[in-house]
Amino acid sequence: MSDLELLNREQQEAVLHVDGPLLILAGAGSGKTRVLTYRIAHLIDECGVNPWNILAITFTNKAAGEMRERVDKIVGYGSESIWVSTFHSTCVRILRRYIDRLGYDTNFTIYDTEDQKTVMKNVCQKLQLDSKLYKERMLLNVISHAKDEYISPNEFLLEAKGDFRQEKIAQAYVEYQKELKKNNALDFDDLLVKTVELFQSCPDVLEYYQNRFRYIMVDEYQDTNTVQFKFISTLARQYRNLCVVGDDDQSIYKFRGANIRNILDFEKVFPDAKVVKLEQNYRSTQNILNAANGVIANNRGRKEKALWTENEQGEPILFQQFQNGYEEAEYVSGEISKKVRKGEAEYQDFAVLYRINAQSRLFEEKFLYANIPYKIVGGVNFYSRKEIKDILAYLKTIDNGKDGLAVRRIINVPKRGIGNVTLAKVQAYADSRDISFFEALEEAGEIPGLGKAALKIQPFVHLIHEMRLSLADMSMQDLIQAILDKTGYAEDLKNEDTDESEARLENIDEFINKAVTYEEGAEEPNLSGFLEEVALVADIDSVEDGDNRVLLMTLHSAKGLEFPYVYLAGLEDGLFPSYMSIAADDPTEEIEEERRLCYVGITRAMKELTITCARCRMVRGETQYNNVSRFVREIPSELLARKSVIPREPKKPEVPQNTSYQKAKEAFRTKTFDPQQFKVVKADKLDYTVGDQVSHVKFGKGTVLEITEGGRDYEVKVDFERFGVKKMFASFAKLKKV
DNA sequence: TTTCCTGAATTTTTT
DNA sequence: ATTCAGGAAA
Repeated sequence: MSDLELLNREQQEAVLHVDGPLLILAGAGSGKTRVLTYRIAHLIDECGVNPWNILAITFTNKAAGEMRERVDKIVGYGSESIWVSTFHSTCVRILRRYIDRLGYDTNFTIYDTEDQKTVMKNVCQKLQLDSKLYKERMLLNVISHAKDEYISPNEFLLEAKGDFRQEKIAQAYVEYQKELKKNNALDFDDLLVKTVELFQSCPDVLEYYQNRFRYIMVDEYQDTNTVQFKFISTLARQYRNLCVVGDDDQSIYKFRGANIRNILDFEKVFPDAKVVKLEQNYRSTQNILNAANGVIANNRGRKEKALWTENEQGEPILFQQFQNGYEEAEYVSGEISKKVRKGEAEYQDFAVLYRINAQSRLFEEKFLYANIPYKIVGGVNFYSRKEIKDILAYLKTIDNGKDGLAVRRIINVPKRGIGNVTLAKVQAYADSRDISFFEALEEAGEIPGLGKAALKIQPFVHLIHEMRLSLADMSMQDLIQAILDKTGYAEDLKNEDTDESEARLENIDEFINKAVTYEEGAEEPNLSGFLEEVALVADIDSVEDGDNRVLLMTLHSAKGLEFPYVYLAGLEDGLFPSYMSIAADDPTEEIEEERRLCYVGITRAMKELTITCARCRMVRGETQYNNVSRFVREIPSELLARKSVIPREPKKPEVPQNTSYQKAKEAFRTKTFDPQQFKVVKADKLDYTVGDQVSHVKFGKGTVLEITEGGRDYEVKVDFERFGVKKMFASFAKLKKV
């Protein structure tokens, strides 16, 4: 049962508005998720709305999962039939059912950025475009933008008439789409575009979904782009029960096509819209909030908003400048260790936020050194690693024969002696017959000029056929294992026997785990479903609560999260705001976007905010000298506690042993007393025992002296050849048996 | 056909 | 600094 007493007046107002368009302007930390969940509960429990008729769209799968969980708790029953998901998954679900109306197969594949680039490369070759003048990335960017704005290749072509360069780009767009269709593939943007196309060309489909989704809610509305707006406004046209929640000050995805006008002009598009402002912040201290307000006040053209809080004043914002990035990272790791050691906080209470992923490296190094458990969000996506992409390509080939890209990726992996020359002949044959690449391979014997290469192709084709046949009575795990065994992929990696190949094998194991998890969790597990899930995960989705680690991530990833202690690192002009924004054609606008990003960062903090920067920093192998970020100057100075730069005495090359030991012990103790421990699963088994030789990322080789079983994790004592005896948590240390 | 080497480009942020 | 692509040699 929902209890409206727990909400403030504005929140109640938003919850109680049931019919007609509703815009909720929700400042940072004003409880918008709470309002959304209560509103859903209210619709179901009080207004008799069928949960089946509710669609809630969030930005990430993680947010969707959390919302479902929270709704589950307060809704009497039926919450499982509410459709809660991201824009992209929603569209995929619709397209899997109806995309055949647009001439695609319903088992289409989804191309990631790398796949897109490969396709574009082929397109450029075909059109004989000079890759110096027309860079693939640039072309893809332009096309992506066109799609964000729902501009079709033909419209683009019309627009481009008369401009030679634009016409070339338009041709590339046309050709690119053709290529995708031939492969029965969609890129990320297509998911939205094709769904809207579907709605426009098939009134019966649209009507079905309009009737189904009578109540639509959209979170993070400030970050929607034009197609996304088209999608939801088309769906909502019938019943007009559209509720959007957002904060124009947190719009940070312009580069991805987000159209801030969607939120600013909502009342123009829906003149009868009710507008509710949530201005009370429940998250941060007075000081943090004032700092955020001070910064964002420098932006023009915002919606009028005054964020306030009843929370206490809190600590001043700590600001500190260091000589270089090293010292900055060392300071942060030191502070975190200190706080945890004192028992003031746990690791999971901290987040380190930065502008670009590359900044994570220094922190990682220092954290490893200080034995601080951490998790880096983002960076190289797990699913874009070579070995994972290879296996995925096999799976895609088995699942969707039309995806020529996947086939071409793996036809010679592992080596089968099939090279470019052969591939070109097969491709030419496929093109002339208008069949897919794989179909051409099946007829390899008929292809003129192939000679004995055809004999090399046959076993591969045979293998895929075999897999397809046994697909029905194999689990996902068996299937992947079969691929690894029958192709000799795993064998090759084992024989290679380097650190790198070992890491790859580990990644593959991890991948199998994910497949198993999928199979256990999904309602109707199948190969296409798995591939789809893999294609649509965001980095942030893998972050779980109750994992006691410091989180490191970009400011973009941090949107929607909160932490008691936040470190905002690298506040330097040129890094944040980025050099790109300062040097842009229209710096004002770009810097305003960076400022919003800064606002997002500051408002993540609940109790304490520390801002750091470095005088000089290595960028692309060159040392750069940067000034303190302009954003720091925008924080009212009375809120700032500036610390002077502490000159560092030359560091001993080694952390004193007992310190790190005590740290580990201390942390261990706090964990043991944590009642949450019972929820946490300990690493099931260690693959090394006492006496084994192991290696550690930072400390190198060593011998296991002792393994103690703790409540939450194993504690392992290792004698390292170069660093002496250290004690560490097994799940964190990631020791590898040598 | 593969491997090894050199030169060039790359880094903003992501579903 | 590191990765990646293209070209030459094996």
